[in-house]
Amino acid sequence: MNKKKTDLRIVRTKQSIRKAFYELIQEKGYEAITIQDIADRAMINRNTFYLHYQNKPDLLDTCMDELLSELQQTVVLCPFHMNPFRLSRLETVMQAVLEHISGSITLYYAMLVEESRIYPFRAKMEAIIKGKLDEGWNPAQGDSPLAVSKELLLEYLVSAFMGILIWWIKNDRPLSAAEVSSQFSNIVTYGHLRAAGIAVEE
Amino acid sequence: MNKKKTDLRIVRTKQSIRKAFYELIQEKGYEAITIQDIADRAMINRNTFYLHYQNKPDLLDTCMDELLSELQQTVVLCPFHMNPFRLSRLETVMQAVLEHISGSITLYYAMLVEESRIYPFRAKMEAIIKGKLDEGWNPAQGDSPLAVSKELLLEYLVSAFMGILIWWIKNDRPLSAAEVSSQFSNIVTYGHLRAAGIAVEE
DNA sequence: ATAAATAAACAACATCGTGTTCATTATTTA
DNA sequence: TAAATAATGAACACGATGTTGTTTATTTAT
Repeated sequence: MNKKKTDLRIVRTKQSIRKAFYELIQEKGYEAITIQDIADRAMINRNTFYLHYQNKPDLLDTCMDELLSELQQTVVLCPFHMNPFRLSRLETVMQAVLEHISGSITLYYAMLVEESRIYPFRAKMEAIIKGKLDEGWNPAQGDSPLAVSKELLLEYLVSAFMGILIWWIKNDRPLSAAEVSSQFSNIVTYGHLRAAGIAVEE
Repeated sequence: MNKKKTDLRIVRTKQSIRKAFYELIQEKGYEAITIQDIADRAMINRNTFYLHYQNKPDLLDTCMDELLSELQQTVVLCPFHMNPFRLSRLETVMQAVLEHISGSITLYYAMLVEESRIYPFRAKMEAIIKGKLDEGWNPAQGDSPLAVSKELLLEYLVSAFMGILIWWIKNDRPLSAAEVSSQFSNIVTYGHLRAAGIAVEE
């Protein structure tokens, strides 16, 4: 029952390090940041940095986890029971994600667009989305001539999902979250031809 | 009409640098490579490297362009006139790409999977695919209720395309190029529900 | 074949960022 | 108020980068 009393100094220092780091990522990109940059911005000694993080990648990992756990929360809260492959459900998730991202848009921009050297971030996001889409999966009943593997389909959906998302960020959100989500759903569900308004012969 | 006689030494040196670089990328990943590594492997003086390339990113750029111009060739040769959104055409392109990649699979693996810090590569590949898909585009006639923006649809297709492609590489090509391409086409064209064998109500 | 041109090698150097060590100072907790 | 410990500051070794000369080897042109 001993509440771990973390030294206030530690909390303060860690906070200012992360704050500085987030700012710098958005300003100059991850690669260009030096530990000294972070120390300067956080107004601490460079040495102090090493008291709390192993190195730059370590800090990045921690920050990514922090950021993504918020996204995870957002996604978890989405109503998405039963069959997740129905139109409205997919649409709901995408919309929730897009709106959440809007809250930290420049940071997500830096993480996903500008500096995609920050590879693990995209991968981790995909894992989150994938986990959601995987809920309540129902395999094809019987053998449809078109039946595809579950893995491939999941990958397909997640990739398209992330692609649209990044496109949306990159282009400064040209459509509303609702519009994007709706169009995405339409293509996914009805196929690209019908979605584009082209008649499709059976 | 003066054939530029490039000094043989230059050709030799450049070749061995690139060869060394390709090998090292596959062995330890781009980030971990030092100029000295390249010089050692290419059996040249470290200084000589700087006689031909500015720095590591410069070398990477050159090599990427080299590699991607081959891909470009492959894609250009694909029969893909008229409306590119018909099933078989899309399938054809994907299959051609997958087969081409198979020829340098470990290198593509390093470029796209292992070390996705090499961001521009994926982006450039996407641009190539996108360019191909963009050929002979016909916008929706009339206003279908589902009509989506061309840009969004292109982004959707390219993202799903690249996602499947990377998935395929990452998982050590679990299906044949033909099977993957066919399944991809089915999902794209008929929507994920019907492709997965789930009845879709209109 | 030989001389001029130039690529490559070799050594040296300044620069920068990293990560560590250690003694000292400041702050917090008990 | 004392003990614990976080933060500072200086110093250091290390490794990689990119540059500058000088010397050697190879190639091209005469």
